[in-house]
Amino acid sequence: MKISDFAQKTGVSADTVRYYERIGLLPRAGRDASGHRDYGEGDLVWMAFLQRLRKTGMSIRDMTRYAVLRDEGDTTLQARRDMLTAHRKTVRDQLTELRHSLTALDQKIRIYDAMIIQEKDPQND
Amino acid sequence: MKISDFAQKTGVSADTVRYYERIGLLPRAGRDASGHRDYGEGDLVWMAFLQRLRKTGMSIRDMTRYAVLRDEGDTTLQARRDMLTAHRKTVRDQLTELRHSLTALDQKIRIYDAMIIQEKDPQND
DNA sequence: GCTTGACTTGGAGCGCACTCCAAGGGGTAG
DNA sequence: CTACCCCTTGGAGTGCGCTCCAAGTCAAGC
Repeated sequence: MKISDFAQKTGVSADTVRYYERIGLLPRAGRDASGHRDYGEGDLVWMAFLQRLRKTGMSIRDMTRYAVLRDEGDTTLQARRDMLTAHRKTVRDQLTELRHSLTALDQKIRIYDAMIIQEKDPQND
Repeated sequence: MKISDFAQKTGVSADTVRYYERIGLLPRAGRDASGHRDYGEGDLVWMAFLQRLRKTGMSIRDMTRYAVLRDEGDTTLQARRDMLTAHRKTVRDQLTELRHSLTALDQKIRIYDAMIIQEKDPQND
């Protein structure tokens, strides 16, 4: 599939796809007869995984490290698993933090609702 | 309290505190006899709230809008509550997304564990 | 009186993650 | 043959959220 299709299917711009290739997140794509990039299903799977890492707050720099390990093959299985378990901890921490914040927000909105009925202003927040 | 104490208590740099004042997130701080900023408890509470908004992904731009509304007083209570309820939705969405990703990560790590025992490479991720 | 250190201001610089641009090429429709 | 559109490359530009810097002020300690 062409880069435009790949971009559309993964929800990013063609520029971003080329950018990801340039920095080593995506392997250099195969080319068709006229030199255009050609993507397959495997690329979609890999890209989906990359997007999962991004959305969960992994930096491009760390993703590149992971991609390099992947390129190196079987000998890096443990290193990759270690990266993922470390990352999973950050995701768990984000979840904890976010749940905390959600509770705080709920509370604050309740205060606002009460203030709106009372026509008063909350203090310092 | 001095800016250094305020910064230390809130876990940011003094530069960031001044930056937040410059862009209107923090109100212009009162000054002591020698022109140095002087912070009170109310500032700590407000700053803690700002940090909560930041950590939950609100942009500085939107936080500034909220801060402006707050400066305008009681007439903006509804507008502020509306901002917070809209933001709460984004937090809920983040939570959903993050839980999803955590499950996916767990799954992937299990696959890695199995591969490491088998000395095989997972495909495309 | 002099040094030290924390503060002040305005403005420049930085790292990140894209995003856009210019110049050129290839394949297809009319 | 020409127009059009999507592709290519290398490189420049952008917005965000800080972070750092230079030059100057002020109070306290020696």
